[in-house]
Amino acid sequence: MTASAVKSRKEFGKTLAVDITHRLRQDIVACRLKPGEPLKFDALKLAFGASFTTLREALTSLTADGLVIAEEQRGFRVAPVTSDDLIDITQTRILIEIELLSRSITDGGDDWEIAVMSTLHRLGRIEERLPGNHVENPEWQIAHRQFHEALVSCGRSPTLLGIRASLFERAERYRNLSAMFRPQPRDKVGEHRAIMQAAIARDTALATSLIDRHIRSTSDNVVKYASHLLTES
Amino acid sequence: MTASAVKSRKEFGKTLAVDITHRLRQDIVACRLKPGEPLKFDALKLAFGASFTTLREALTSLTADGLVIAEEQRGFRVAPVTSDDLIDITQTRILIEIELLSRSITDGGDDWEIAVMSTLHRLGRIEERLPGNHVENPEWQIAHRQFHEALVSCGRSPTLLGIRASLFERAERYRNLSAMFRPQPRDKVGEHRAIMQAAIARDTALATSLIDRHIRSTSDNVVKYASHLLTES
DNA sequence: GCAGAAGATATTTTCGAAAATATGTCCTAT
DNA sequence: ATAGGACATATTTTCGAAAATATCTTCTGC
Repeated sequence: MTASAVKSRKEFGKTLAVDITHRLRQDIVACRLKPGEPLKFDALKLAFGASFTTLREALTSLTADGLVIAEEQRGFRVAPVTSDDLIDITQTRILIEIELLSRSITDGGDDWEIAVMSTLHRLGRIEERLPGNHVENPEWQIAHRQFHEALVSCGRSPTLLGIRASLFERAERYRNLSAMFRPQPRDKVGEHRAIMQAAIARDTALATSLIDRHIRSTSDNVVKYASHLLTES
Repeated sequence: MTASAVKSRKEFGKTLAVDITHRLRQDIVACRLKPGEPLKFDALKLAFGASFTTLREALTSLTADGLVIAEEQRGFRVAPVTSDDLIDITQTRILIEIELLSRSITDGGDDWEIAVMSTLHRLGRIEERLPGNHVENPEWQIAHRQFHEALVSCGRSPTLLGIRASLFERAERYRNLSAMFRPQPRDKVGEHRAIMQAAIARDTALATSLIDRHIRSTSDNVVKYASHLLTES
């Protein structure tokens, strides 16, 4: 149990339970809490400084996100990472991301174009500043997430956007897993710019095909460099 | 607060919290707990015979399903029903249901065909037995859900199937809302049979187009007969 | 009469202890 | 030696009280 130490209380939400949910989520996505690891209450209490009940509520939330598995009467554990799960997430993401990107290309106005361009610009600046493997850097991760969020932000459906966000997080955990073992980062800069250009040019067919390849190749990379960490199949 | 009374403990799950989650879910979907209604702990304690903590865990679960809204520091309430939400759910369902049905038509074998036919047959028998408005009948609802589940059961993606199930429930709440005011049930029998036949005939284009219309017309029916209950817009 | 503070009440949120359940250990009978 | 049972330990799950926060009521000063 090498969770994030007890930090300043209530960083994220108004209630402690929401706060701890976020911190636990980050620890799981960053793989500080390892896939499959049992989440015992005694240890969590020590690490997060909260009571059984509050921790239970946080774990229940994360179960809904697919990051934690609850086994009734036998406690909780971090969701394992498997090939099947990675394939499932990847295919589902492609379906939903394409739908939302198409809608955004149709409906997005000036503000959308500006958001897409500026988030990509920020991402580029961060990549210049950080040499080598920036994928593990939290600043890069936030900027990366914000770029992809901007792309689909005019998808209009709160439900679909919520699902997308949840899947993005689950995928990010796999990315973090492979980042530990990847020798050199591939040219994501170019990929991102191409997607941006196709989107701004309102070329739906090209943009969606690029997003498809982008998501797929990210997943392939995980299989390539972290397959030894995936249990089952 | 006219929730289901204190029933036999642990009907659904091993733990009390899971059990209460299911019972609360049913009460919300059936509109025994009204949209927008505040869910106060004192009242819930009385109705379900559980403690603060256990109820809190149940409500947290349902928040993830979109059936309950949590307002930090100000408690929980049943998710309101709105036009925008209905449209959102409907469009998202169409996207996902079409994808899963297509996959099932491609991948489904003998077992799938048998499941589709037999669940439809059961649904028909129930409709014969129950004259008039059977939509509110729990037996019909279960059979109806099982038919639609059978149709998409070979979609292969646990994630997508989980999302689908959650959306189906949210939609069912709207159906129950309009059922209270609908004079006569429309010919769902014929619609369901047509979908079944197209699916078994492996006619993906026809089957998906029928499902699209089926979901859309269900939603239109809600707007037609229950629009006065939808807040906003 | 009314805005705003101050106090009283209602409600949610959090805690640690107690109950329920699972897991591990040791002993016995075959 | 080993399967099975009984006891002991570890862990989860549930509870009701206490703390924290919000909401309502009353009072004061203008």
